[in-house]
Amino acid sequence: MPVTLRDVARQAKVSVRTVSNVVAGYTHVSERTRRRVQEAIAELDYRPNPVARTLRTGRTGVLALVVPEIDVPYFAELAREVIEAAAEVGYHVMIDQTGHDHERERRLLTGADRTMLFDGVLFSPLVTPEELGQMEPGGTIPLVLLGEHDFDGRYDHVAIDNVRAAYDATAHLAARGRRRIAAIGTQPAEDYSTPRQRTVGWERALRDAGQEPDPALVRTAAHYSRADGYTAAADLLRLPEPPDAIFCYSDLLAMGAMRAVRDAGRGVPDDVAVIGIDNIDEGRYANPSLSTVSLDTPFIAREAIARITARIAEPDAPAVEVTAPHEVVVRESTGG
Amino acid sequence: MPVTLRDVARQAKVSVRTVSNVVAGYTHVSERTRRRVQEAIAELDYRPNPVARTLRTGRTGVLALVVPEIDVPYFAELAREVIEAAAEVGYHVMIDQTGHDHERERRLLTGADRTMLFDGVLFSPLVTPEELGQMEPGGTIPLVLLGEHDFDGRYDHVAIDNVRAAYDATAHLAARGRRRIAAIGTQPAEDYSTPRQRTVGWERALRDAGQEPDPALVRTAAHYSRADGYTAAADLLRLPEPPDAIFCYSDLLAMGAMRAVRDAGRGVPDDVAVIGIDNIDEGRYANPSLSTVSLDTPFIAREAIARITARIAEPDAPAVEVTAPHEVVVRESTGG
DNA sequence: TTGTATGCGTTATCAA
DNA sequence: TTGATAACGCATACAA
Repeated sequence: MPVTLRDVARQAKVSVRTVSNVVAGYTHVSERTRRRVQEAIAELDYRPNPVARTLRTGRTGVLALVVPEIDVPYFAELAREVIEAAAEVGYHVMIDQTGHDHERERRLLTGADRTMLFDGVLFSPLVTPEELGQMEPGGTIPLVLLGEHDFDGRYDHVAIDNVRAAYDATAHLAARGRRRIAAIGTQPAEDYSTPRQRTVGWERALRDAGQEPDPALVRTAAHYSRADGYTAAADLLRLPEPPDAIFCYSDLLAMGAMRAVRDAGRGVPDDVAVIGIDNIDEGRYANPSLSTVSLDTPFIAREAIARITARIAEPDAPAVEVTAPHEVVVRESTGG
Repeated sequence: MPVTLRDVARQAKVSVRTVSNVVAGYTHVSERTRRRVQEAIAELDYRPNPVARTLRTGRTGVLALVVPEIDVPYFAELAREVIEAAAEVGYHVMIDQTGHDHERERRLLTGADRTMLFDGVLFSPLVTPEELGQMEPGGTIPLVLLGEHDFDGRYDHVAIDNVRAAYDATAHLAARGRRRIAAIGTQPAEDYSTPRQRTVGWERALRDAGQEPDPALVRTAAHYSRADGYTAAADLLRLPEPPDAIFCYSDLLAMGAMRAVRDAGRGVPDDVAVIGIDNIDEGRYANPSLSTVSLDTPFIAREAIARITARIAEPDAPAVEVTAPHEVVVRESTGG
């Protein structure tokens, strides 16, 4: 038996219209009326029904954050920041996991599932921008992309300079005198753009350092997990000429890789240097501590919320792209 | 201009009632009518508006998962499982972080913020059950508690046997011959029950092993973070008679503690054995790998969803308490 | 089996 | 400044 506007109106002997005005903080209400209404609200413990409000206004106050897996530390840390930043501007956040499922990603994006359930979507995609472009994101729900870069400018976009980040990580290894620098994190299928860009950065840095990228030193990783990093690194170490350094496309891969190096009876960084990307807290406390490229998650979260609120306010404004800063964080795993 | 039931009805030349029946999968619809309606739906790309449906039915299809911090690996892993289990029964999950803020915890629980926004709440509380009892959880929103144990039976409850888990961890250290077993994870204020219970388990295990719990070997940790574990362990190691083993109330604390041991120039497990609770993936790959108590997150998630759906279906059924199984996982940090 | 009409609780339009 | 009332889109009681 919820208390409604009507109940409050009856109690305060005014119309629902007036109560609504008071609740909304509307200015044109006489002081006396306002007080009477507020007393009635308090007395009845009235709480506005957000669902009814949404039906009427078309706004839910909820944003969706779509990530592959919430328990990947990078995404968890990002989610935390996003939820906090959203709360500051009055939004709640619903988290959806795509779980590496293209079809699910498509459904979430087109909103086939949940029309009108959220006011905007923050989308950290696995698929290529091209594929995304074919998806015809649902109707016109405000959308901000996170993490991808080489996009055609149709959507708002908080980007990471993946090529540059990978370049910097690899260059750091080369500067430390490493000569056989492996890469872990390409994808089995060539349809993800983040790993492709990171591979480009790796290649460029090597060439700029006068080294030729060796395809035998590249390993795929389907899920950017510790387990995949372990497997890939273990494989690399069985080579006749094993690498003396490994650039991992994520810190999680790097954690697995470091473990594999130890299990192979070699040392990090003496035998094999390791560096990742993401700067997750785990790496700071690892043994040895993990060198990495820090991606400024707070910036990404803040900017994502700024973009989506702007987009919601002005659906037809031109798309904006911002790039999050990054920096190499040197720790023990590269002899730091 | 969204497509509504009425539009579909007009297109299919039937009433809205019939369209609604078809959408709901209602059986008493003639095959011919159904086909006509379905064609109209496809043609117009009709999508039911969940908000309107909610206003009408009073159900949102959304559950809230309330945790202290989503980027604590244990909660992230739990969230992942909860989201998946919820999806299987048609629920979406909204995550709220209380961030160690009692007031915020209270507000979320009483639903002062968001009446009617979700059908149920899965609540992993920091506060004591007693305090929770005084909170008068909002109206009668279905509520399932996660992780607490010594409750008065008013709420559904997926419990962890904290005393037993702590006992088992400590007993394992004692069985390995450790004689000065420290504990990290008590709280500055005595108002959280999980740490209190774990302290009880630690004490009991020591006494059963013929050792006297030494208060000088107990350290508080405000946030169960790596940083707090580090600080506490570093402090313990400066004692004139430092511990030869540390039981941490969470794996995250343990990760910090292990780092502190190394930074103090000592070794894990030779000088100091370390064990945690949670069995987060991070511990498996750590160096040394972390012994821990595994809490069966999938069980907790599955059971939480089962409890909340049952509660939603039958609000007045007696409260149910189930206890999640746990087991000690022995790895390198306690001598393998 | 299907159509008509009402109401969920709110905001917004139009008058007064 | 405030009141009466029509939507928002759906589900369902009641009729047919």
